[in-house]
Amino acid sequence: MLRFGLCCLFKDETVTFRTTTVKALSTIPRDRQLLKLSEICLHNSCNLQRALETVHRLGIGAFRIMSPLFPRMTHPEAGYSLDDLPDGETISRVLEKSRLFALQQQIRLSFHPDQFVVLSSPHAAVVANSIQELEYQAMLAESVGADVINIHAGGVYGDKQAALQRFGAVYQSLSESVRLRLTLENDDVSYTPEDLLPLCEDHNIPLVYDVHHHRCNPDTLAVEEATELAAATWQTVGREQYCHISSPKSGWADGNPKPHADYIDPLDLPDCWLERTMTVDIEAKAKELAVVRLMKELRG
DNA sequence: GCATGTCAAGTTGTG
DNA sequence: CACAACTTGACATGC
Repeated sequence: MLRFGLCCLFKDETVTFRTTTVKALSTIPRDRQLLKLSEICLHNSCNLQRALETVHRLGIGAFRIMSPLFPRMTHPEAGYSLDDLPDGETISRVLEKSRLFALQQQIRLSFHPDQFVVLSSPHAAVVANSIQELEYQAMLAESVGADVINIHAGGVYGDKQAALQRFGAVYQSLSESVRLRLTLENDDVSYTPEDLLPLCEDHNIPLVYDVHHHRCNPDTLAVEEATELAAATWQTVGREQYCHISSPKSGWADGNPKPHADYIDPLDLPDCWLERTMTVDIEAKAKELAVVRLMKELRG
């Protein structure tokens, strides 16, 4: 069975997530900062719970949680821990409620740290910040029961193999909480499935296969082959395969196919996926409307 | 009220 | 060399 996933946000539903900036925080004293952050984190925790209830109602089987659920938590100046927040205990209870709900309703949860998390960087400070961010997301993942923290391999710096080597070395140094969840995804600029598979196999890192990125940044593998080889990296660790799909905003014919369309063209969904058991995140601008429409089209 | 510029972080590719 | 694209809104500011 295919299980479809929604990424982070809703279009028509009333679920919202708040944030704040370091700049805004820097104008108020620490106690008011923590009060403000507490309100935002509580709001976001409650809306995570509402998000899970909503995807369950819509028949959606997976949800990607936005990285800044607790905004600026790892920032060197503005950073904080839940213990620092007036509503810290309430927030923890809400997260636990969400964990149980997701478990009960079998909603698979994931995280996707953004482009600033780069384990292959030659700059020690960049790697250190990336690790800190991964530790933060692993802490969150643990409290809500998310099994995937998915990242890209990062930059090339003129030598792909050297960069992948650095990635491997840093990977070995990560905490178990991060390593149990970390996955690698092929991107649309630098690293193809073929580039990543050896690294994945060496370290037992599951490969999240993004077929849209593969079509924008191809290698010698056909979609069917890449799907199979990626599936094997999940079988090794005894977990359900994870894939991503999107459709190009302005078609495949001309211009740049990378920007995402509002909805998924069912023709872009590989035929060889249909009979498989896996999670497929829908990366489409119309958010839950796109997931619901695709599921309806496949049934009809 | 509403419009608009801004927001922690990295890397690549384009103009 | 500067800047947009990744992905994307929500916030803060200013009219």
